[in-house]
Amino acid sequence: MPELPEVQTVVETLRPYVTGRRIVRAEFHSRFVTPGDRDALASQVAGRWIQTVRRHGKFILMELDRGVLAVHLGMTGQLLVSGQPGTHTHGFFELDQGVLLYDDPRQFGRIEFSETTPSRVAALGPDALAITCTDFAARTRKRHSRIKPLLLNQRFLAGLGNIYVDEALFRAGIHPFAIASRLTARRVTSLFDAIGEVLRESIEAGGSSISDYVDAEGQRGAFQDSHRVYGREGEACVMCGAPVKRILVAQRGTHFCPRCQKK
DNA sequence: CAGATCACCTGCTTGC
DNA sequence: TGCAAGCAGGTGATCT
Repeated sequence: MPELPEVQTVVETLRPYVTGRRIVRAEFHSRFVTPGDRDALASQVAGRWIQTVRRHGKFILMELDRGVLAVHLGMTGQLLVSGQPGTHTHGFFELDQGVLLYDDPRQFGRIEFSETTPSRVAALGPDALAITCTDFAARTRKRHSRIKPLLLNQRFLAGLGNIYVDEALFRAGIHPFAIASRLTARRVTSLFDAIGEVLRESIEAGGSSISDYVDAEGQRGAFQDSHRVYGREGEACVMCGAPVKRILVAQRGTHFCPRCQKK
């Protein structure tokens, strides 16, 4: 589910409930979501205060009075500020006021505690909403790879996933197979603008809910109704009317308009 | 460095 | 109806 806009929406809805709260007790139940010693992890976070909640790329970072708790939602992870633990609840936090649940049917998400910045977060490229156009252009010029897999690469740029890459490339009129280093400066700028636009519009709509995604209060987003190519295979392109095509790029379903998007 | 393939999981949809 | 295959918003390891 979750790409930058969904994670940002979770962070924003989570903040008022957890900022300044103390973790009284924690439990972890999945050897996938929390690899390693789960009881040790529970002991490490118990008694700690949550000072701030922020985001880098798709990571939710809860800064504690000592250390940081990093949460990645994977494909189906949910952080919820209310509800009952169920079969897919793999993390449970009892706070001094309220609770925090981590649900994740597919268990591709991760919860990890670290004294400093977690290595997975340190390895990320600049956040897609924080990078400047100049920096984005400089990085893009250096890479001789297809633009779609490059934009999915979190070490290159952090935050985009399959939906927003397809949507940004459509808005910029760029084919997913276009070679990054060969894009004209003008097209790179237009791609930068398209990325910022689509991410901001989606955050404004509370993210995209295809099937699982909900924010920390359990509310679905609405941006799926504004997708122009993602999930619209065979439908008419909103710009030219040609049928939207779906192909595989880097093993990911890729939606684009063969008439509007050029290599 | 770039790309392909596979793997990690569950659950829903599709097609026979 | 039943069952297998295919698909899903993500990432990382390994091999060419």
